[in-house]
Amino acid sequence: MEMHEIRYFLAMCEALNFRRAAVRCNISQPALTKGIQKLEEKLGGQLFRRERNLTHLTDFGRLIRPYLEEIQSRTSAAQSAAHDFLYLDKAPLNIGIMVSIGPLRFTRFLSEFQRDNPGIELWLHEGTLEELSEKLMSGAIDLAIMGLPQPLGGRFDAMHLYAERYVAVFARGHRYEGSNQIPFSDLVTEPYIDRLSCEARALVLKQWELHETELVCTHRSHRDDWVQGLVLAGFGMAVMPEFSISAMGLKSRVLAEPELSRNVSLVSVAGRRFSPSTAKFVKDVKGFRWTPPPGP
DNA sequence: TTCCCACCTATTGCAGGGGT
DNA sequence: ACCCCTGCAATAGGTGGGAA
Repeated sequence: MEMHEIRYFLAMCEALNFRRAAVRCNISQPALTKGIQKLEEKLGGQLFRRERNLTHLTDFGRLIRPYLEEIQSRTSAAQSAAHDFLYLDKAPLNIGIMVSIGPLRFTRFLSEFQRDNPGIELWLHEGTLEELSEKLMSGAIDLAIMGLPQPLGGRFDAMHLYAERYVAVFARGHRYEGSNQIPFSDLVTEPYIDRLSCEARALVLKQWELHETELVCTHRSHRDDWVQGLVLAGFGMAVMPEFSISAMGLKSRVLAEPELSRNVSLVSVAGRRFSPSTAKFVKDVKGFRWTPPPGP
C-alpha cells in the first residue's frame, strides 16, 4: 500500500467526488481513479460505490477508513518528530557523566547551552568509565564527560575541557586546616574514606604501601555524596577532585608530593557522524571558556 | 564497499472518449 | 455538462555490472 494511495482515499472520503478529490490532491482525476483502483485491488474489495452525484463509501470502505486515517496520522507525527529532531526542537541529547565528576564546573555551561538551545532536551546518564564506554559504543549515549588519568585508547576521540587537581577533604576543625597543602606522607596517618569509583583510587592507595603504613579505612562507597557526608560527620578524610566537592562546610587542601590531577574531557566515538543536537553541543563546548581567566 | 552508469520496469499524469 | 475509464508518453525507481 502506497502513501499517496492512502492520501487519495482519504481525500475521496471527504470529497465523495473523483474530480474534487483530485483537485485536493493536486493530481489529475484519472490519476486519482487509478490510485483508488490500485488500493481496491490491493485490499481486495470496492471502497467506493460510483454513482455520479451519489458516489459514496461502501461498507468495506467504511471499515477500512479508520485504519488508513490512523496510518496518515502516524505518518504526520513521524514527519513532525523528524522535523523537530533535525531542526533542534524537542531533540533529545544523551550525555554520559562519569560518577566522579561533580556538577560545579558544568552549571554555567549547561545554563548557557539551555538558554541558547531551548529545543534540545538534555538527558544525563551517570556511569563508570567502563559503563559509559559501553554506552557510547552501543549508541545509548551520544557523548560522555569523563575524567581521564591517561588518554583513552580504542575507538574514542577525547576533547580536553579542563584539568583539575586532587585535594584532601576534611571536616571543620581538622588539623589540616592549618596547612596550605597536604603532602601524601601526611595523609597516610589519617583514617581514610575510600571512594570506590575514583579513577585515581589505585594511585592514592599505593601511597600507604609506599610509606609502609597500615591503611585505616573507616568506610567505602561508590557515592561521592555519601563520602562527603561521612567526612563532614568526622569519620575520616577523603581524596577527591577539587571540582567534585558539593557538600557545604567541607574543607579541602591541595595534595602535594606528588601533585595529582586529571583531565576532564568530552568523549565521542571516533568516525561516527554526530546528530544535529550532538553537533551543536560539541560546537558550544568548543566555544566555551572552560578555564576562567585568573581573577584580580 | 561505494559510486556511477546503462538498461529495464513500474508509476504517474495527460488527452481523449464513452456513458448518463 | 458531468463523471469516470482507457491508451499512451514521460518520468521515477530498481537492478546489475564495472571502476575506484
